[in-house]
Amino acid sequence: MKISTKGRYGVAAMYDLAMHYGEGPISLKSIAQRQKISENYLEQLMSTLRNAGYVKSIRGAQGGYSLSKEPEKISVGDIIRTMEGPIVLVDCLLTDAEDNDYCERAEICVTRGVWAKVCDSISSVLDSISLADLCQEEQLQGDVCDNGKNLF
Amino acid sequence: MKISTKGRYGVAAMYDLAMHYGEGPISLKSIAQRQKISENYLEQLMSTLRNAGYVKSIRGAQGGYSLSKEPEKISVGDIIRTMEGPIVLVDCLLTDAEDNDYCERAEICVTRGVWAKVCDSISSVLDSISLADLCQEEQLQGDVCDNGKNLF
DNA sequence: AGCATTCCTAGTAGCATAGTAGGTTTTCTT
DNA sequence: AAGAAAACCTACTATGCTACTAGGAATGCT
Repeated sequence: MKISTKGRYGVAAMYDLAMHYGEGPISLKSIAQRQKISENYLEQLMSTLRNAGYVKSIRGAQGGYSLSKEPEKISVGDIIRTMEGPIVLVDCLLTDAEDNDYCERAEICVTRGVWAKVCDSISSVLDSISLADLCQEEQLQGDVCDNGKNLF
Repeated sequence: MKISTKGRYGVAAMYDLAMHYGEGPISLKSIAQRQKISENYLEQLMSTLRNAGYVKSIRGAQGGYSLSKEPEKISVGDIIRTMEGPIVLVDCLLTDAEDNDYCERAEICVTRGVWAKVCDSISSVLDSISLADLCQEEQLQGDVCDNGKNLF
């Protein structure tokens, strides 16, 4: 149960863009350098985020990426779902709750309830944190690292 | 971000044992059949659970496995941690919080706080559900499957 | 003795992750 | 117009993990 680099790098890149919100296009190269991510790899991730509508890009010299909404309106959950797909710990949660195909064995239903609760919990945490929150956290901590203890 | 079959099968098998708690040793074969898990594979998982002290085994004919504690005293979190390792969504959370090696970049600290919050949330849900809770849920739902909606 | 059962070790196919590589197109600057 | 800087796109690949399979050894009930 790990978050992949897609998710982590996606959040890092979006956070980087949020920190430079309103400053015009930010080049992928500079994001990659600040966040220490492979440029080529990050390119693929940005493409995913662009297709999902969270960033817009400008081509050509002096081009780059910028958020397509305010940092307040993009949550970490939005980004994770875009990069890693739906937050479902087990595939059977993807099916409709009305679909009783999975109920041949009552046991599965029982454990299914556990995974559903965990997924809800994860989602609510991730959805409650916006890019703006992350930027504010950064300002609060100044140059002393608190490992995010101040987050809310 | 998925739970592996190790975790799922582990919980399913432990739930199975909990449903037969007090009935003497339960054979791996019968667990595998009820839970529809490969016998050989489940064997490896049971070995992990045995080493962790959650089940005890009796060898030879009429042997099998049984819980080594009451169902009330084993949580789903215990099982998941045994089968999948510590619940940390990113590796940097494994290091001591006092260890400031990871703080060269404040950005990492910021996102680190997010992952820490999510991990805490997952842990508290998983730790709050015992095998006994799962058994009770099973009884409540009878032969109608509610997909775990009654869970607490 | 015979059989059921746990225990142990070694393999393996398939898949996802985390990239690398290299070329094409667009657009700004000079 | 030339050149450079950037996004865009596609294909390839190494590595590691997952989810098994296979088969034999040890143990202990009947």
